[in-house]
Amino acid sequence: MMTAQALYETLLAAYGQPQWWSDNPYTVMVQAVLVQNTAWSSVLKVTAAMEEPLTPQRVLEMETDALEQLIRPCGFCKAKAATLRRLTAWYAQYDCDAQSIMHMAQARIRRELLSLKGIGAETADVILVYGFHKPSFIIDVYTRRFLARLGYGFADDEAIRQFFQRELPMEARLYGWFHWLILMHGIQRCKKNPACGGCPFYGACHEAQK
DNA sequence: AGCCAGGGTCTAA
DNA sequence: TTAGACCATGGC
Repeated sequence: MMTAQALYETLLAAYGQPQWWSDNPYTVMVQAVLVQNTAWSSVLKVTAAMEEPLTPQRVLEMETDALEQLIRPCGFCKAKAATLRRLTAWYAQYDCDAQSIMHMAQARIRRELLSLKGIGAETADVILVYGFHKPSFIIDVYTRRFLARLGYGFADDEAIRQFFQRELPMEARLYGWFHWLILMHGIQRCKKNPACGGCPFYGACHEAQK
């Protein structure tokens, strides 16, 4: 089994410098909700097509029906509109000031995010890492498939979290980059080619998905 | 036509 | 505690 560092180095060498989700914390929050079980292209369709970017104030003051229609192409629009409202109300509790939230303990921020209906572990960790620069490793379906193909037999997400957080420096930047690289790998190489021919892990990548 | 896309909640066993 | 149903839409 490769170490977490070795996995990262291999991905980095193959795919190059990873991107950051967004430097705007609220953009991260909104897009993290919209992308739930939804194609990224649909998220762009909604967020990139707006004349004015979605602000906390707009989300809180807009009519429910208008908000639902706005995000409609992303699917689950009623549920996601309500989740966006709850998440934004939470953000407004801290005056929509990311800096003040970043001063809070990581465990507290995560607990508060998870208490919001519609925000699960993955979405909370995306917001923690990319929005507030807190090292909470993001585990999504790509991460699970990635490790499973390489033969790691983790029992659950908690075991995966332990693996990464024990071996890696606790740096949000690194966690965000790692997540991005796993995503690139999953999308570009292993989607239509489960055998991973030509992928940076060669024959180590085995087993069908899931 | 059917399956999947950077999930989460609720219920039944 | 875990598996399955359900939620909505768009692209291929």
